[in-house]
Amino acid sequence: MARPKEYQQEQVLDRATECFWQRGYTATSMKHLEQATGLTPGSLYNSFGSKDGVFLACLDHYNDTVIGERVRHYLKPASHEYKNKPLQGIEDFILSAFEPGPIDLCLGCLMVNTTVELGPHEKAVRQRTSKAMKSVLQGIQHGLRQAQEKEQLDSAVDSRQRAQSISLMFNGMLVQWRGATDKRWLNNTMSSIRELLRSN
Amino acid sequence: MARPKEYQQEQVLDRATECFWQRGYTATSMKHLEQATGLTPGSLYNSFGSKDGVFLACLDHYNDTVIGERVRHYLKPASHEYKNKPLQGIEDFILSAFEPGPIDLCLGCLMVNTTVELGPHEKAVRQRTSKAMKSVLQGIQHGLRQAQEKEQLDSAVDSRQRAQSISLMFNGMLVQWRGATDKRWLNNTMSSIRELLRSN
DNA sequence: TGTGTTTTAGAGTGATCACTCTAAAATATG
DNA sequence: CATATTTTAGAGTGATCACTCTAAAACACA
Repeated sequence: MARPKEYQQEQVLDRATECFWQRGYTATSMKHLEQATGLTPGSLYNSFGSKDGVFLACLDHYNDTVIGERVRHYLKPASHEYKNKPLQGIEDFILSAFEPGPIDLCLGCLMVNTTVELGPHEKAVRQRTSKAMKSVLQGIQHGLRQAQEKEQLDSAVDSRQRAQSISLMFNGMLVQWRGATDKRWLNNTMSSIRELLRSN
Repeated sequence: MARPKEYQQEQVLDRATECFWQRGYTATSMKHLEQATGLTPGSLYNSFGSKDGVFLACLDHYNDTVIGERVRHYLKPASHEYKNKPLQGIEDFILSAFEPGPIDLCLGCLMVNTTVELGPHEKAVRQRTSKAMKSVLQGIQHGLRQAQEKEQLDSAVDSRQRAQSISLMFNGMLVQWRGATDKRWLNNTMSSIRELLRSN
């Protein structure tokens, strides 16, 4: 029928996402994306329509892979490793966001970064960022409820409220991390999280 | 001697700061700054040297006015209103960041926004953002210690650690606020802060 | 009023922005 | 092989980017 594509959508999205993750939406140019993905302008526009199109696809990709996988692995029941210690799951979920990535750079969270950079202006963006926030919040709440079922957490604790506190603190950590040069504070702040996980 | 300036540095900084606060560094163009301040390119470059120069001046201005004033008023001892209820001071300090400003827009905090947008790359920027974070953190810790002196807070509480938890949560709130369309969550999250302020 | 000094106005600079277009290249079909 | 269909390569588009420059304007002094 036709000439086949020379690239794999998955890889392209990975690389483009990394671009936006590092530099943010505005500071990322189409030239950056071309160089990172190895695609020519024609191919990029053929696939995604516009810079915004690439960006939205990256947000979805990030939601599906980075966030989705971490939520499933650390917070949701299918994960065997954490099935019997949901509180440890929450702790490791948070820690996993600060593990050194492929690049030696403080990337933080693409969704947090995007929320701050673009604010509430564009609806399509906001939908995706709030979807991400929601899935994290619900994942944490799910973990807390599991802990209550297993009597590892006082059942008097309002799991919804507590999840929000943890999630808020997590976002605060991601902000600090993004600007951090000294990484020693991580242990310090993690003990604050642990307090929230155990106390009533 | 010479022709006097037709503008006041203070006003110019106010307007320019508002620009960066709304749109962030990258998305703010010199044209935006010209229109907001009413200055011509020549005057802007004469005063600040470059876009970066304007930005750094705005960060300093923001530190001196917005943050400095709030810290002094709500958290530091000179403030009479809160002298005898430091915990209320902390609470109101946080609330004050979410009061509707001159524009009906979720601005969040310029320092948080900048930290997220620019990361740790530029030293001059990082110096200013971390100075701001530090002054807030120390202000909160100061409030907590005052509360302990007045026996309004259990003296067993590690004020440094607790201040960091609160500050972290505050930053998380600023992120959420920046992307929020629905403002109802504010009361909810404030009760999480209150928990952190009273509990041991 | 004349002179020296600084600020203003605003056109103009090359570079880069997101994006488009055309033609060659590459394959699945007949 | 011929044709239809799609993707590629990469030059080119006007708009906007940060920034510069020149000359007129506006004052403080003599």
